[in-house]
Amino acid sequence: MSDITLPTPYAPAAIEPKWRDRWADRGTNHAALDNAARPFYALMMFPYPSAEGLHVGNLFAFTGSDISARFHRLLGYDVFQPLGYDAFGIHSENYALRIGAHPMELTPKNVANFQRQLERAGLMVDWRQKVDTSRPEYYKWTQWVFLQLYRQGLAYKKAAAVNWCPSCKTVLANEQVEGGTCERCGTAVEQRFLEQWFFRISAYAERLLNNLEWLDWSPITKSAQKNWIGRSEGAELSFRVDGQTDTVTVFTTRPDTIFGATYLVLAPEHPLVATVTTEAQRAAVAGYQEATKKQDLISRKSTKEKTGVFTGAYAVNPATGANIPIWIADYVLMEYGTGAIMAVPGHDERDFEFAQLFALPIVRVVAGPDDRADTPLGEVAYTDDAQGRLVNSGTFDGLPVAEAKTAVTAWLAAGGHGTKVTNYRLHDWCISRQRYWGPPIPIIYCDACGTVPVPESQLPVELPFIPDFKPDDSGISPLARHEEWFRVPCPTCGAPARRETDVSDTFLDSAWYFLRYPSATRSDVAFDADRTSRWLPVDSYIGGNEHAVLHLLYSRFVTMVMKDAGHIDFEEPFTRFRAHGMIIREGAKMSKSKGNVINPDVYMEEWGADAFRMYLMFLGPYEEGGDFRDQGISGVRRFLDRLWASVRDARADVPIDANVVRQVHRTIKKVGDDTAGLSYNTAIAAMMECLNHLRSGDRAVHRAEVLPLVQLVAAYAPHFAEECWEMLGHTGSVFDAGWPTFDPAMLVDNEVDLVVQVNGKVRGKLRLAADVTQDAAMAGAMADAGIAKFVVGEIKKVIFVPKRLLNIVV
RNA sequence: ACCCGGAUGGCGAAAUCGGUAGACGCGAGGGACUUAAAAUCCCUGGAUCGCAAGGUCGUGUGGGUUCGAGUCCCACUCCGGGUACCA
Repeated sequence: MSDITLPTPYAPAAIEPKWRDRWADRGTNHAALDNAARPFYALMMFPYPSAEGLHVGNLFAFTGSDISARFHRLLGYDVFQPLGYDAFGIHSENYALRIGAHPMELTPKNVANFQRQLERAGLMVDWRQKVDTSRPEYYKWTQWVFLQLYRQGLAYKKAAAVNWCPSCKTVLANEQVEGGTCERCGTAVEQRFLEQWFFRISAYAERLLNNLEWLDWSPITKSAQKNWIGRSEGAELSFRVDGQTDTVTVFTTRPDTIFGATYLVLAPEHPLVATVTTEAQRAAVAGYQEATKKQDLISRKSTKEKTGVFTGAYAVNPATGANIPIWIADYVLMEYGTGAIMAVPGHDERDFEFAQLFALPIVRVVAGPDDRADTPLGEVAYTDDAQGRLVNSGTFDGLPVAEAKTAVTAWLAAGGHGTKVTNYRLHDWCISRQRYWGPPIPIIYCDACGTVPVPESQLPVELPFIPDFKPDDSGISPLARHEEWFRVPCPTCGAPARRETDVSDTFLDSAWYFLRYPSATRSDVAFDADRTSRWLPVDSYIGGNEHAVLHLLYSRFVTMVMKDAGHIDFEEPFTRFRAHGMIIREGAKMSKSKGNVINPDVYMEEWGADAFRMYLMFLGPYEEGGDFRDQGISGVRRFLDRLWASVRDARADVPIDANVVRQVHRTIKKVGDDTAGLSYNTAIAAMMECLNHLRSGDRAVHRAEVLPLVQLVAAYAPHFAEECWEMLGHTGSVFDAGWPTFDPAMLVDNEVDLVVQVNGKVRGKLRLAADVTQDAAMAGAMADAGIAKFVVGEIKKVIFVPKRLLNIVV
């Protein structure tokens, strides 16, 4: 028998389960929730557990977040990294409808599958604190959150338009409407008015906007929120209706152009339409209103062709005293501003188009630098407010637009015609869903007592199991078909009463989940005061920018409300937020219809979870995403194989190479900096480069050379690093071993390659001492024949950048 | 239409401050070791002219600033994402 034993190869299939079991047994990933000294809350956006299973995009996001969490742990923080499932909502419900299953049975299966896949990825998640938004233990507190808003007067009910498919006989979310038709049957979608619950997020617009100033968030996310909140300063101006007592109030950001307002436009739904319309125009106006109502909300906003009808009425322009016609048109939206505008066709593109179509007068009241007061406007409106000056505007002639805005507003205000107003694009949050798969809104209607909130002691209002959860033609929730559920005694007077049958929006489930995690096992409170103050606000939140607006804005709003209600002492939930990029394949978004979806299981099986994690991080900058290629993964796997072999074969009785040690110290610095900045791809490249040095020429590797590399790779390839750490003779987890330190003295070079340019062109390189003087460098350059031959004629100038270059200009 | 990103070898990418463009990896070619293969190690690798030394060109396009531009400024093209009649 041979006494040669083959070296053990890296075998992820064996070591990955071994370490996952050990982590679970030892509670390695559990945070000390009640007594952590240096708490660090690392949060990632929780997934919707789809039936298709974990998407490679999910794993890309989670891995990046996990690396950041593990890195902080190595730096010495007590890291709490929870994860859970956003399991309620229309996605799950529609999928269940499509395959003829029930969401209450389907969801647990999907969650179990996700759980299996996620555990395999080796995330440092404290699974004790897992949440599932569709479980009564969780949504009891979602309902409690609703009640907190209700108590503060921030939840109210009003009639609002919804998309309605007359064929499917159901309410559709905006995302289910494609080009004005139902995504399922293709029927043209209409709008219906239904009583719905709203949250008064608009009251928080200013605060939501102002706090963006100091939040440490990805700039793209901040700008998306800023645009969404859409603050605009302007004025509300009143126009008296000629011959009537009514006045029309309009909102405008260009009060300076009032002398050019040649007509008014009301939204078709505007309440004044009924009173101002003349007898002669009544039929035309009613017809137009009817036609508008038939259109869905989306197509109304995307059709650019202007339409409208004259009401027959006139209003008085307070600046000019002229009578101007009042029209209705669907390009004016009831939900923004006052639902009415003053039209200034000379200086607004939409008004210009409308005025041309209906032959309404177009007047110039702003002139550009090259225009005179009587220069015709031509084919387009003049909208430049940076360079324009007023003309044809009485005493305001000559004023620049910015000054005129203030001056005109003050003048109109003095005459009782208007006030300065700030408007927001942000509208109140409609949380009602006439659907089944969500938390019932905890409200009871009593004929005697009116709207009664469900007492907290009676929470949760459990979602009943009903087989027929499909929405029907009534336009009200499926729960309304179940009398045994919705008929309840009034909590106040005991008389027969009815439950609210709408469920709340999925976005409410996710607007407070970060508050729940540390207290997930508590059944007596939504969130424990001590734990919350210890762990929140979240130190690092990582997620997709598709949630830049809704989820992140709603979470901020709910947090502010919780603070105002006295439940917490901070008002911003996420101190730091970073948006990751998207994984595409062959230049296209991954989707089932394109057949380019990656199943992570297959790759983890073939290459190991660690290699797969590392490959996802290596394929491009984390904050930009990248293109998934099958071949690329072999490179990181080879790196792990080689690092493995180096650890396995490392010795303590071979010389340590000073240059290798320098390289290791540089790599510690670079990987630390890059990991902190989420530059995972370059951190991995640096580790590869270092290993190449370490092994170059098949040299014997010293234990001390390779040991820090195991610590550096740990956040990226956790199972792998644990096994290597054990091979190096340690018994504890590598994640409790800390982050290696580097010696700053090791980072500086004594000698550098100085680039020598002549007239900006590289002509040579000199190996010189780092602190060489310009004169010495110059002497060195002139001594080099290859450089000197380009230095012909008089030397006009010499640029010397120490340690970098010498440029000789002749 | 508007607001954000982005465009660099055959491919994914790097270049943190205006200072050697292409690190690292994939794919490709060649070599060493091996009976052979795998693994490992070494070498080549933007284009073009040249036997070579070496030259010239080169970061989407066109201008500009600078001793020097992938990086800054102006104008534009294309691609991706978001918002969309917001007054």
